[in-house]
This record gives sequence, structure tokens and C-alpha cells, in this order.
Amino acid sequence: MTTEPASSLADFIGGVSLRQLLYLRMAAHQPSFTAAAAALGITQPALSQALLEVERRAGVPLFEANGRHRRLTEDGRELLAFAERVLAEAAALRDRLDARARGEAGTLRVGMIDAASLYVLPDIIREYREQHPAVDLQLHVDATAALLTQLRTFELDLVFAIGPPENGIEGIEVLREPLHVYAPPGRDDPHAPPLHAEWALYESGSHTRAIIDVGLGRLGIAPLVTLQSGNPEVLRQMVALGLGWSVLPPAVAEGAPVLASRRGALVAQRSLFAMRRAGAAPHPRADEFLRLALAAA
Amino acid sequence: MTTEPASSLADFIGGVSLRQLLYLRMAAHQPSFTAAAAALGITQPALSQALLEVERRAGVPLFEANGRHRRLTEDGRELLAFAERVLAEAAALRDRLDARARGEAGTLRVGMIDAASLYVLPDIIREYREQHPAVDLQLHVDATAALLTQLRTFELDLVFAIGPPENGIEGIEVLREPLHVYAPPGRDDPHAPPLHAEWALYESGSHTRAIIDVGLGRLGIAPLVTLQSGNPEVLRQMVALGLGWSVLPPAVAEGAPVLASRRGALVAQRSLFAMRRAGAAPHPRADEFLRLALAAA
DNA sequence: AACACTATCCATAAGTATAATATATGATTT
DNA sequence: AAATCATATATTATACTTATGGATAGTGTT
Repeated sequence: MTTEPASSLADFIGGVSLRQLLYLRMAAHQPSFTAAAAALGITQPALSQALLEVERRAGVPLFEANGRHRRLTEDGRELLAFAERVLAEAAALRDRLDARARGEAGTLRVGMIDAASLYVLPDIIREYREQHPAVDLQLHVDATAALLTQLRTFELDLVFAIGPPENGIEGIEVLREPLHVYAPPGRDDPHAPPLHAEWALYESGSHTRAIIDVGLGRLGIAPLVTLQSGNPEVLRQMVALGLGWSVLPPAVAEGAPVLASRRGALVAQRSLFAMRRAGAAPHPRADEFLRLALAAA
Repeated sequence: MTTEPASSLADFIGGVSLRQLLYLRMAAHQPSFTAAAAALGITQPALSQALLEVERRAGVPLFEANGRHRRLTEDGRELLAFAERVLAEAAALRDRLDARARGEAGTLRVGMIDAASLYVLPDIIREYREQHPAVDLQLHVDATAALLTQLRTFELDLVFAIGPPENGIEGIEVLREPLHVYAPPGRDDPHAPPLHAEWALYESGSHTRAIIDVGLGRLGIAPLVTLQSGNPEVLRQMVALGLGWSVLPPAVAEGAPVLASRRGALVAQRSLFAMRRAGAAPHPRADEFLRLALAAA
């Protein structure tokens, strides 16, 4: 009967559980504690004690005697309203988490290199958007190195970039692209670039450029690079306009038919990997997106 | 690492406490679990375990490794948002309950008999309203029996009515009123009502009427009642118009000076009690109202 | 009507199971 | 070497059950 005046916020928060709020709601909605306890699947003393504990935490009586029943006080109704709100929030949260676990809601941030965005993934993006309209799909196009940095700093969930995956990143190969020499229109044989040839290549420092440099070296070519661009469309145009030679994946170079007949030697292969942080938390939406990508490849 | 799929709503609600939500919020706002634990005044393992327990209940990972720190997953941010909302609700509830405990907010339902409302309590009502403008003060005027019924059925918090208090009701005397015979204007001696006098009295069945009947009997009078009313103003008017005799408290009868000189014998005394349910939960607002009433008396 | 009789409801007590926390320690990362 | 988080174990606190008592309301009997 003597309720300790433990009415500090910390005491209240520290001691009250969602279960107790559930008990309170049931006790308020059922005709008696006994009926409420039965509906909750616990014994009547357990319910009585739990409610007394809530009273103690709240610092005010929540029930008062009414014959052999007990009824809510005005303070009790105040606390009941709180309980209803919190329990409704909890149910909504549970729904959200479940929807997210099913991949039906939430955010999916995918990073991809421009070649992927242009030639490989558009259909998959469209398909994913159709199948999961409630997912907030955010796409970022950048170079491999930048994408991997963003992946590491939790700014992206899934990255399609040139592999193989480095330390702390795990991935699966989605596509393997050959990289061929392409000659500018004219007399020269695409398979025999002259020594004085000028080259338009991917930017120095990029993953693809590193692969290309190694491959060209194996072919005995030390390219004279007069133009660098991270944009493969730019490189293709340079070649098509006769301004130099390049090394490109056919998917890029032959998108317009101009360069199809100008393909030269196979310089190297680059692999497009789908990558995530090693040991990252499960991500149903990323999993689904990747599933679509692998199914298409 | 292997989180059991305990992702049912009942499991979530059953296991999560407000304290864990507090822990989650602190862990999200502090740079490390260690710092958060220190800020919470608990040890780091206690915090780690509590958060792991929440993860288990939620069925999804809330944190993921980031170097030697851990950071929230998207699901974790979802749960954090829930925690913020609930904790804000809890703080607001605490404020409301505290304000109510101080008598500064809430509802106060006071019942009173009309005599009290007319002659005794108006100043107190005005004073209370001035001092506690945030309290929703609801006044009900009715006969004693009806008021006590409403008190018993929790429709009123405090009642000013004719005592003494019955079983299940406890009260304190606020005012003792004499009940005098009042004679109609004319030749008759107010102290000697004739046998054939016609009387206008409180309604049969009312507390005051019962007291009056007993008192008149002691004076050897068996009144011939030609008019009954629960409204003492009506009775006063009847007497003033010469239609009969009555028994009234001077506060009623002499409100207008008409009947002052027509006062006869003291029939009885009735006591105005402030009454509450016996064993009712503390009610700071009722207490304050009663304090004002007693101070004025 | 008054009385006991019975059923219902809630509180309390005591014992037991579960959960929360602290201390000590290990693994990993910077 | 320092910092961070996880794990193991012991201890304490909390939650629950069973058993029981007190109060109230309904029911039948004298």
C-alpha cells in the first residue's frame, strides 16, 4: 500500500518492460485480473505482482479497489494510453523489420562503374525496381577505387566494380570482359599498332588501366598516352574520330558499329565483381539484387 | 553470431525493456560501447550483452563490425528510431504524472448539493480555478443520495453533501447548518405553527428531509406536506408567498431578507461533509480543493 | 429479513527459475 | 602497447509458480 516515491524518469525507464505494458493493457481490457492473467497465459499472482511493480515504478497508484474488482485510476489511464502508443509502435516496428527481412522495404545503395551502368545492369535495375517498388534503390556511378572506399565507409551496400576483391571485401564474379585494342579508322592493321601510335586510355590509377598496362606490356607495347578519361564513351569517340588507338571492352567499343571492324589484339580481361564488405550484416535487398544480376549473366 | 529467428511480435515485446532501449540509444550516440557503458554507469560487458539480447529479440543484427568499433545497421537505425520515440513518450508521461502528482494537471470532478453550490462553495471554486487553471474542474450539483451513488461508481472524485458518511465513504465535516422553522408572512407566531399548517419541505427520501422529519417529530409536529422540492429556493419562495411553512437553513431562507423575521424553532442541524470513497487512491487535486474549503470554513 | 454458505477476486508468502550485472580474461584491431 | 568488443563464470536481482488468506458478492435457508 505504501508506494515508494521512486518517481524519477530513470527509475521508470529502468524498470518497466514492454511486457509489463502488455500486461497493463490486457488488465485494462479484461473484466478482471484473473481473466487478464488467463488471457496472457500467466497466473493471477504473476499479473498482480507485475502491475504492482509498474505502480511502484510509476510512483502513483494505477488501480483502486472497486468491490472485489480493481479499476484504473486516472493516472492509470494515463499510463494505459502510453502503453497503447508504445505497443502500437512496437507492432509497427515489427512489421517494418519483417518487411525489411523479406527484402520488401528499406534502402539499397548500389555502386557501379560506368561500363556496368551502361551495358550490363540497366535491365536488372529496371527489373528490380518493378519487383520491389517499395525499396528505395539508390545508384551511384563512379570508378572502382571510389566505390570501394564508399563500400568500406558504409555509404554503399553493394558494388559492381572491377575485381578481384581486395582485403576486407568479398565478392563474386558477375561478368568477364575481354579488353581489345581498337584502331582508329584508316589503313593501319588493328593487330599491329605502329610504334608512334597515340593512345586514348582509361585514367592512370584506375583498376582497368592497371590491367591494360600489364596486358599491353605483355604484347610489347609501351603506349604513348595522349588522352586519359574515366569515361569509356569518350575513349570510343576519340578512336572513332581517328584521334588515336585505345583498349576497350567490345561492349563499349562496338555499341555503335563504327569500331567493330577495327578490333585488334586481346590485351587482357577484366572481371566485374559484385562486392560487399567482408562479414557485413545480411542484407536481403542486396542479396535479391545480386540474384537478379547473376541470373541475367 | 547466429541469431535465432525469434522474430515474433510477442517475443519482441516480451523481452525488450525500456532500459534496453535506453542502452541502445546511448550506444548509438556515444563513440564506443565502452564510452556508452560508462555514461550509463554500467560495465561494458553488461552493455554488450544487453544489446546482443535486443538483437536476438529483434531477429536482425543491429550492429556490424567497423574496425574495432561497431556501427548501426539500417535495421539498427530503425530500432533506434523506435527507441527514441518510446523514450520521448516515457519522458512526456513522467512529466504528466509528476504534474498530476503535484495537483497541477488532470481532472477533478466535484459533486455538491445545491445549498453548497449556492452559499458555501462559490468562492472556493473561483479560487481553485484561479490557482489551478490547468486542472479540468467539473462540477455536478445533485441531491446527496445521487452524489454518493456517483461517488461510489467513480463518476466523482469529491462530494460535498449531507453527512454523516455512510459505509464505504469517508468524509470530514465542513460546515454545520441549523435548520429552522420558517413561517409564512402574517400573524402566526413562527415558534408555534398551527396544527392545520401546510408545509413545503425537502423531498421525501432526501437526507435533509430525513433529518427534518426527525427534528419536527421531536417538537411534536407531524407536518401536513403539500409541496415537496429538492430546490430550497423553491421552498423559500413558497414560504415568502404565504403558501406554507418550511424548514430551511438560514443561509437559504435569509438570502433575501424576506424571511429573516419569520424564523422559528431550531428543528435540527445538518452537517455538510466533504466525502470521498473509503480507501480511494490519493488525489492531489481533490486534496487541494478540500484544503481550500476547510480553510474558508 | 437475517443468516450462513459458497464462489470470485485480489493480495501475500515462499520457493524456484530466469535474467541482469560485475569481474576476469581473451581476441582483434589500431 | 593501447583500445575495443566478446566470452566465461559467479553473484545478485527479477519474474514466475504454487499455496494460502482476506474481502466481497451472490445464494439459499431459516
